[in-house]
Amino acid sequence: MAVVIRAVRETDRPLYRAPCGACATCDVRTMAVCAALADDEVEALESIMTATHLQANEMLVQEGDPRSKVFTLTSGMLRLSVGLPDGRRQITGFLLPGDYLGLADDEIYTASAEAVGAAALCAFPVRQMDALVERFPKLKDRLHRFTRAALRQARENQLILGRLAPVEKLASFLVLLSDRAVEHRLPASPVSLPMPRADIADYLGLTVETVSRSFTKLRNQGLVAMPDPHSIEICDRRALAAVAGLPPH
Amino acid sequence: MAVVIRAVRETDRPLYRAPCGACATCDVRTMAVCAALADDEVEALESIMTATHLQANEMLVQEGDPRSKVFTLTSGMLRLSVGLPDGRRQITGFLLPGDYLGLADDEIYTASAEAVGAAALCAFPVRQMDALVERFPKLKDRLHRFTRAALRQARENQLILGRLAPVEKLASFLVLLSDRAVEHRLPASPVSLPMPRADIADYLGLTVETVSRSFTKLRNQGLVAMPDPHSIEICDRRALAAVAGLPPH
DNA sequence: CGAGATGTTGAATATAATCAAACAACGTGG
DNA sequence: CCACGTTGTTTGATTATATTCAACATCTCG
Repeated sequence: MAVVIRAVRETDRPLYRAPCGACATCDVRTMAVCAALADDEVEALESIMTATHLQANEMLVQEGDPRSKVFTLTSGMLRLSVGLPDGRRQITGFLLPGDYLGLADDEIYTASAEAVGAAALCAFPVRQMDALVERFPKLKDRLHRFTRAALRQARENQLILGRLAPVEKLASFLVLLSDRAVEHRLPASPVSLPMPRADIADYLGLTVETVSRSFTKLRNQGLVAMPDPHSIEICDRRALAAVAGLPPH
Repeated sequence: MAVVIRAVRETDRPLYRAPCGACATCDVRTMAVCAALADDEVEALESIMTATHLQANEMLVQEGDPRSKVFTLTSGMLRLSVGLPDGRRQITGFLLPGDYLGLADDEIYTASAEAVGAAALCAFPVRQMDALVERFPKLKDRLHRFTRAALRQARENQLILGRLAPVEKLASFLVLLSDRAVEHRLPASPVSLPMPRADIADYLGLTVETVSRSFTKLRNQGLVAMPDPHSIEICDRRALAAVAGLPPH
């Protein structure tokens, strides 16, 4: 009988545990904000966390809505975007597993977030998260560090949007994604592009046609190969970085 | 005699006091990061502070240099910029009195900062500043708040750079400067443009010629008047905001 | 298998960059 | 004080290039 009781408890817990198991065994445990906490401290985070799943193109938060929750993405990809009244859209960034959603905002979300494909994340009510942040200074420091990194990235993006030609923009995007893949212990090539061309266009300030033509140019120059539109092999990473106008790194 | 001694002390102090007098009487006391501290607490900040002055176009920090100091601008204007190897430049923002320089960076400066005209600022060694930030949690919180605001601004800039037409870019720039002037208790119009056209171009991702032509268009549409190139009267703020593709606010 | 969504390519058009020149403002030195 | 060169701004003509409009190809999925 005791065994049965234990089993019930086990099956109840998944409602409030991380998508890939408890935080302790989570894929992004070492890179997300929760890495600031020791294993016994994450339990506090876990206790206010709700695991959430999104379908492709499902909207998670909408620009202008009150900021009621913050999130850590555990799998999949999110696009962050801001829009104009006439429908024009700028994607300000793509979130990968381990990234935090809610760094920039105070009272209301200033950007929308949608899932590119299926995605999973941990949701935290802001009030309870704020309390935890006060309780664990390391957590606050790590959030601040993430915010600074996001600010540097946003400024880098200003350079890309304001001063790079279309092929240069695309090259810099591919190098960025490749570098991020490496941070996630994935191969630098081929790089996976789960988002449609329209998203890349709205991220780089171009039209879909120009994005497509820029891919073709990079392919014709032998810098990349495209087994399919959503998978890009980087043939010459150094030359690609040079096209992007970036130091070889 | 006592009078003479007091006079000597008075003339010695300026070496280590804020440009406009002690912190307690500083112009930006209420808006800069130091507003987080009570009057008796700012003394700690004052004690590690060095007043600095810059001439027009003098470089304060250079992209890539080790981040040894952080600053609060007390008068004048700074331009923040990032550059490409071939000389192309993107200005990521203009700093006004009360703004903090050093929000985004960790070990090294990721952007250069130069004075637009003559400028004055408070300089703080990072090591000592870090210690004060730990000592005064309110100071850390205010810095974090500033960083979040800078991130929101940088994302707004991505929209402007990626999706607005030249006249729209310029209109949004003028509205931004006007709003910031109001925050500084200055009139919303005329707005002062101390920077050259080349800076505006590098901020908006345009050429100087296109900036100039866009000014002419706004003038011909009766939205602004230009008594001289560095002073812009906003004739129809609502229409200007509409051109910028922004909500009327 | 067909229909819609997504991606690529082609031709045209619009538009910002480039090249060039005129003009104004300013400080310097004769 | 004025001529002069310098710098910054504006305007004009031309060119390069990304967008637009259009067609076609490819892929997905009922």
